[in-house]
Amino acid sequence: MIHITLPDGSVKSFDQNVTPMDVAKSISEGLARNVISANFNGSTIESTTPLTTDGALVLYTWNNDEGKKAFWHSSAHILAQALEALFPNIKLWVGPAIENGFYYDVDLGDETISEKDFKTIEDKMLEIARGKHEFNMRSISKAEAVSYYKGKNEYKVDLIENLEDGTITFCDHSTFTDLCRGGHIPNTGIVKAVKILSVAGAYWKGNENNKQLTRVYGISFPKQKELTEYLNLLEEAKKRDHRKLGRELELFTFSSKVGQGLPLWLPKGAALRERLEDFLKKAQKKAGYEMVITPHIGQKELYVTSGHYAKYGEDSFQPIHTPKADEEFLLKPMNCPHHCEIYNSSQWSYKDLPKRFAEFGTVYRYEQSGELHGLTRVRGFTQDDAHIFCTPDQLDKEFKDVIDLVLYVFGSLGFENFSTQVSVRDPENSDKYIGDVKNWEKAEQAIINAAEDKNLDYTIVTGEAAFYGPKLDFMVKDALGRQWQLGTIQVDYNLPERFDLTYKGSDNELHRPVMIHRAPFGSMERFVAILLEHTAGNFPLWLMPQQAIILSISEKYEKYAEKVLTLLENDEIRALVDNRNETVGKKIREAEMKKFPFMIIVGENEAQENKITVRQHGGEDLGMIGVEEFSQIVETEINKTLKQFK
RNA sequence: GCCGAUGUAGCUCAGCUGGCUAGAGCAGCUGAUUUGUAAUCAGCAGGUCGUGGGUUCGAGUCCCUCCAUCGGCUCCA
Repeated sequence: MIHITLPDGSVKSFDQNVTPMDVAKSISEGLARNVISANFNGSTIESTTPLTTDGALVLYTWNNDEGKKAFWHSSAHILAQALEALFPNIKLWVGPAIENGFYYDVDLGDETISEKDFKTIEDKMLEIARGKHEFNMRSISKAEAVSYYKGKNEYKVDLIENLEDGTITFCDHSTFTDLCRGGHIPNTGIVKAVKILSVAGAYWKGNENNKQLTRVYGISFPKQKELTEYLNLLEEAKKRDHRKLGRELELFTFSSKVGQGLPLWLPKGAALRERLEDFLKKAQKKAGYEMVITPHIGQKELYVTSGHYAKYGEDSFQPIHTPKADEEFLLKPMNCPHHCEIYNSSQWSYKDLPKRFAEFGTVYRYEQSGELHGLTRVRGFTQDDAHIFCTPDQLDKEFKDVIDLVLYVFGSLGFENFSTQVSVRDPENSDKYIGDVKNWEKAEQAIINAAEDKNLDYTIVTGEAAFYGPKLDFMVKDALGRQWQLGTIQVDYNLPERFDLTYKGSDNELHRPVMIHRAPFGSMERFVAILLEHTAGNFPLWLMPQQAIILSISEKYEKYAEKVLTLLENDEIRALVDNRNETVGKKIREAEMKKFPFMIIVGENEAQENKITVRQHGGEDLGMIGVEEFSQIVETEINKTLKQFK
């Protein structure tokens, strides 16, 4: 007899070699039908793996992330089998589950897969699935595993050679065998719907010097209906694409004549951006920042000093030449070196610190053409940058204050679903970073302490640090679930060293300040893009370029409409009049599509009673009310999201 | 930069296996209509089919180059 502890704390006794599936059956038949895989004492196992000792068992179904993972990972096996059948010379690499679906990386030799082949692949996968083939794991020695793939698949051989003998398992289903760690569905039959989503190139082991393999992306579901729903969701997400909304709402555009990745802000977009800047400037003023302004170029020497040139020079920095042969300038890719020189323009005592220099600084970076993406990844953008120069003692408090500022910014814009990540260096890749190890350790610890203190739910990501220091990033997802870094706070001991920044301590000796780089928005471009996708263009009322539109029933009421407009303007409500010779229905339709938060209808009734009729975006009717009452409603609505900082 | 795909009017899209002056809806303009909560009616105008080259009697359609865009990879100060 063995004792199995279930997640609810109950303990059940079973004969030895009971399987998770048997345990599920002992609970209910319904559960047994839905069990996908399981976890025993912390490691993922199959639903058919016999249990030999006492332990804690968790059963996974489609409703758990782990269950989905097993489902999609198993689907990747089916995909691989289908691909093998369709492309006999194929070599498989790996096929994991991802957040939405799965992929398999394969080497197709001379052949290619394109969208035309998707249907054939899907049909083949479904044919395999219908065979209800069981997944069976078996242990295999390293030597046997190598000899299985030797001469046929150098990728798998490489993978096996890095594994420890005794831990290697193969997974079989139907006629297909794959090297695999486990975590599968009981049989292929529960996969009822599959969709191949895309093909892409992916470098072997993620290294661009390696051969590029073909990555086939797909998704699968236990029910056809769920696939349909997922595809609808993707369609809906496309409607929130900031590139589409940006055009529709006339916020920004691109021109191939100006160049790739160089956004042009239209009047409405510029107004929106200005509002965001004013909002942050106000909060920063309260937080003790001072605005500075620096030029868009700097001498090459500046970036040699900062270390940026050595790190990125050849690839991304194209020098600007002047009539003087030996003179070279660079477009600034960041503001920090300029701000260091501002710090250096005077002498500081510990009593003067911290100094907080802020600038909406426009920078230019030559991103690879394939990396550009709407407003989220561009070649010219404006950072809401600031650099804080402080004593080592002040670092902790300054860092936490910046976290407060970022949280204030996110709160005012309705970002609730963000995650935070502490990006630290990868100790095994130390040539990627500058500065000494002790300072890195200090800086990393300072960030983790601050994140802990502020109760941030953070994850630590190795190897994601900036080359000059670790950072705390605020990540937000776009409409399609892709993660983007918005706010960032970085600790830097290196630039103060390189620019020989000093302050006079209470001991009358010179000391080195610590520097914090920070940008709550990250960049105006990316922030507006993600904000668009989150709100679908329905920004918080305080941010809306136009808060209300006055729709006259007919041109006869133009005078009254103008009068209402004046009253609203007196109450600092941004509004405009639509007095065209069109039907009210049409005016409302257009105002809805342009996302006006309030539509104010004025006609004979309103003019007589000196009131307005208000319709909210989405259709809610607020009835006929006075202008003062409307102003109150607007103010209340604004105060819901826009609070004072501190 | 690499892999795959796309590019027809301001926008969304038709245009089958190459065959007369390239179509539609919306937007725009003109006129009529003076309108009460998501499209009033009629008319007009608008395109060297992303660019350059090639194949052909003939190219929006087939092939190649380049450009831009989209989905990934790599990168991301």
